[in-house]
Amino acid sequence: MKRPTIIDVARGAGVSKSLVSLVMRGASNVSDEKRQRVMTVAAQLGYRPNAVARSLVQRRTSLLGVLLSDLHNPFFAEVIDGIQAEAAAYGYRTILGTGDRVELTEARALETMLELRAEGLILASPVLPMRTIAAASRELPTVLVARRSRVATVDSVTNDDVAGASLAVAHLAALGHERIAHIDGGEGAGAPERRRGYERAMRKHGFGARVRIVPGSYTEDGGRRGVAELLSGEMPTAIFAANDLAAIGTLSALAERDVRVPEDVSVVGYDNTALAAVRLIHLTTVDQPRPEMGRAAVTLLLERLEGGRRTMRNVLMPPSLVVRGSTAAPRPRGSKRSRR
Amino acid sequence: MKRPTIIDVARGAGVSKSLVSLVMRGASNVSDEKRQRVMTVAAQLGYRPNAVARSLVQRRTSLLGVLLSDLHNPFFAEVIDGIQAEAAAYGYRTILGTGDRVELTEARALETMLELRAEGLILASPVLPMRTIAAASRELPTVLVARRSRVATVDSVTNDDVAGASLAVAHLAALGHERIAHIDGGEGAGAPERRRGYERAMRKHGFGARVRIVPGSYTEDGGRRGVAELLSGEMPTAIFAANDLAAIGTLSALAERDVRVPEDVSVVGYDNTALAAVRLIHLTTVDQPRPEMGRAAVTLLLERLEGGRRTMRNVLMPPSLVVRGSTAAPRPRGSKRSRR
DNA sequence: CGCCGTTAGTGGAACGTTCCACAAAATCTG
DNA sequence: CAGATTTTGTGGAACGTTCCACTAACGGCG
Repeated sequence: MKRPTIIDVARGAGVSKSLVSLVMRGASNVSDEKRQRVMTVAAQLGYRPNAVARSLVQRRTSLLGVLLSDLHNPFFAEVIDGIQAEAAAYGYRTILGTGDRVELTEARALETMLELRAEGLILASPVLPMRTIAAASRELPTVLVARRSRVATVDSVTNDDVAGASLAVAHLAALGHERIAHIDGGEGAGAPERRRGYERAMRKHGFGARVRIVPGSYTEDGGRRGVAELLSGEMPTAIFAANDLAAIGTLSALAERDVRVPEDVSVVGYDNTALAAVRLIHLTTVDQPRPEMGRAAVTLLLERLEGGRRTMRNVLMPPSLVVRGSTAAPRPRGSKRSRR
Repeated sequence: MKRPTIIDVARGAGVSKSLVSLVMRGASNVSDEKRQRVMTVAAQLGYRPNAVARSLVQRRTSLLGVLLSDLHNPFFAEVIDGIQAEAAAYGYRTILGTGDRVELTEARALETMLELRAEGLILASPVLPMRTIAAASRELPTVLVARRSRVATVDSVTNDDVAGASLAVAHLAALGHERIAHIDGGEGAGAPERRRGYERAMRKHGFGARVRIVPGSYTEDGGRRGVAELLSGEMPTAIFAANDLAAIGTLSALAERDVRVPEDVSVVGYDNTALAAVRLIHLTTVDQPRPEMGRAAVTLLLERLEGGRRTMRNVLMPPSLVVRGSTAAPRPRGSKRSRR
């Protein structure tokens, strides 16, 4: 039950293989009669062009390799939506690989893509060392998503974490909050920028003296620990957590202590994950334009691939605020904190 | 800056291309001296075998195509973990495609995999019509994950929804619940089986007369609507929702009505998504062995690919119960329901 | 020392396409 | 209606590997 080749079709239709090739690719200058004949024979035989052979002779695969550090992070699902849409629009296909945040696994996935002769590479928040990435970028255009590039051959698309943090602080300030604390994200990607953005915004609103940062991480537990730490001092009226997961940890730690949200304390997260939208959580948070980031990544690739660009570009996407139920105006000064 | 080929390496090392090929594939009968020479030249040139050319001549790609209906569903992330681990163990690589639950997009992704000459196909909960799937299965081994197959050429791996529903009911019954209602999943995959399992288990525990099923769906809103419906009759002491999302909708609808969980009502979900584990939600739920399902899918493929099996196999994986905080013994009969 | 069996290495065919230069047929042009 | 031009179609080379049949070299053995 061998697969039919272009030769089988040619024989069946009584034409040359070149003509079949032409028909399959939708060339214009072939007579309707032969086109018909080829098409019917192809359908009969169940012929399907062999992309492997085509890639070999054309010396191009039209394949974009997308390496995900971690499929479990829903963040990337939407980035990929954007990548696929844009890639398809330009006639590229994408192949996905994952690395589970393990360097060796990622390296193997990367190797696979190079052997498969992907024409461009999108690395979404990889744990791979920059050395490896730089090496890959010498073979094919490479763009980093959600990780900043410092190498001239590697582009990047990130969200403007500083601006996002400002958005969060500005929202809280507009509601009337002054004692706004930040539970930071430790070593997490973008965490230092978010911290910096928080500090800067606090100063800009004249709350420079109120800056209060407690250590945390991009996990539920990070949020919980942050709350524990905050309780050791004067409780703020609002908390800006480094990401949604930490914000949810914050929420649950507050609930355990009978602190009401948003009545007693307002909470803002970052990332706008699906979690944040769940009614039970209903978290005000900063959204990253994920599909647009995916599209931008493809655009950067195409600029190098087809436009011949050779200089580095780091695209910074503007985040936006999504207001839900976890933020409100602070209780008027001196009003009793009620327990439920 | 053309990519070096095997010929370039051969020339550089002063050997034949066949020898280079042998070395690259780690053949045993080649002298240490030449092996060394070839290796160094290859490294110098940055030579990397071209998988495209290799696939063409070998007439095999060692590629398994994995089509995800929807990347956003974290369920699949773990299935893929299993798939990749198992595939790698047997020397196969996986390429992922997604279809966003849109038939046309899925069909295109499928087409890509066929043209790329993937050797086996794993379709995770596709929306593709069975006709299309059956057609693909005539070209290469095909297995469905989380969707039952009724075609002899297509295998499947599903979780035993009937057993899972039984688990949920048994857990609640063991806690002392008798008035256990079910919010169903409508047309969702596995929903009819879960409903059936619920009914069967209720009868088995002698609660046949207490069976109460209200229509819902696999969404938060489905759960909310279910609760609204349940309120129109006598409130049950426990609710088994068709999946986690519906359970979370149930939770939030109950919270809005000041019904406490688990004190007043116990709630059980299905799927054990990441959502269920969030402290704030802390849902008792039925877990599907996702990575094992992925591994099983690969095994089924390999049985056909390398073992020559030609008969259909439908693998049914046993679910398990994960007890968290949303279930407890019912209030003793007649005790006042307290408001908080 | 001649023969044999093994080991190390080679050259060319093959994989299924596209590309290119060219040929044949059809159409136009004056 | 002859020549020029366009349209339609063709055969063979090429893509970068692996596979296969084969040879050369080498050591062992009687």
